[in-house]
Amino acid sequence: MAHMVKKCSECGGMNLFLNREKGEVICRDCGLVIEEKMVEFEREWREFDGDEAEAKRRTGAPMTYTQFDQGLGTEVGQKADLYRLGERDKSKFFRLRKWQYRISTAIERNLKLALGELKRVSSYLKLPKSVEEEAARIYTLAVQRGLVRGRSMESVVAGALYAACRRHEVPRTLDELGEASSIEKKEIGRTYRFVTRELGLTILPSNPADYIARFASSLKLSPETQSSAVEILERAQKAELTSGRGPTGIAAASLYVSALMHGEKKTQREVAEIAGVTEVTIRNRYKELLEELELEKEIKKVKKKKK
DNA sequence: AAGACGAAAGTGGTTGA
DNA sequence: TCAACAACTTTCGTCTT
Repeated sequence: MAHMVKKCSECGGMNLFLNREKGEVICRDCGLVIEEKMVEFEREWREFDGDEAEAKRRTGAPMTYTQFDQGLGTEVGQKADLYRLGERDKSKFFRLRKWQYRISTAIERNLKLALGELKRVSSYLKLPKSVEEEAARIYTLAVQRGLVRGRSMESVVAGALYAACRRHEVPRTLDELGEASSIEKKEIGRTYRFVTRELGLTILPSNPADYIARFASSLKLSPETQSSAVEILERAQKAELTSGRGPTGIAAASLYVSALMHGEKKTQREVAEIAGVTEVTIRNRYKELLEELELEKEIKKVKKKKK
């Protein structure tokens, strides 16, 4: 479990109780539900084949984060517990229950709305279901931690989606998210960083190669051009031209060069447009590629052929 | 006339004192 | 918390095709 509450935030008691079946953490001292609807995201076993997976998976019945309530509800305590409490504790008990109720309905209302938005954006971008699920999961966690406060719901949704894309290695650019969600790219970047930091999500730096296929098809480049772009990119990585640089710029430049070499010339402008970088960035990367990888000859060859 | 090129100033984020 | 810094953008003038 990524994060574990050790102290009850209400009474400071240490006597916390994890109810696995319901997926909630309860303070035994005051009855406050600290974290509800927890799900153990990481499986403890790897799956080797279908049968085995079925047997070992602990998330049996279909339970999905894209529905606002995963079929798990929580109430503070039960009536049966009441007779054990004194007058003083009783009022505290009711107060807490009321609180819990307010919080959880607010969260649920928020989730219902947000997941609708999430689905809309996700389908606009044609994202795979797995990414959508991941994003919903991230969003749910963010709401429970109160990370949405002070931010628009849409921007957090967009940030969650962006993070989910990165984690699943199907990166979209911030521009694309921005277009799909009507949130400014800067803002998405901001909430993305904030949310991932607060939730302690580890995100690998995205690999330029992940962008190439998508850019290439948008530009209607041949498969050969595309695969040679990947080759160029690999060589660039060996030459350490890629570290610290924006992955989209590198992907764009590789494609641009590759297109030149295959006589499918695209203008810098076109490539820049698709990749969401400027022509200047492409030029800079392009220049570095030529210098370090000695591609001049190959390009000249193509030029001669044309004549 | 459009595309490629590059210089210069500006932006937003990271890092390290 | 602030300043230095790197990557990238914007803008604009010049050269090439």
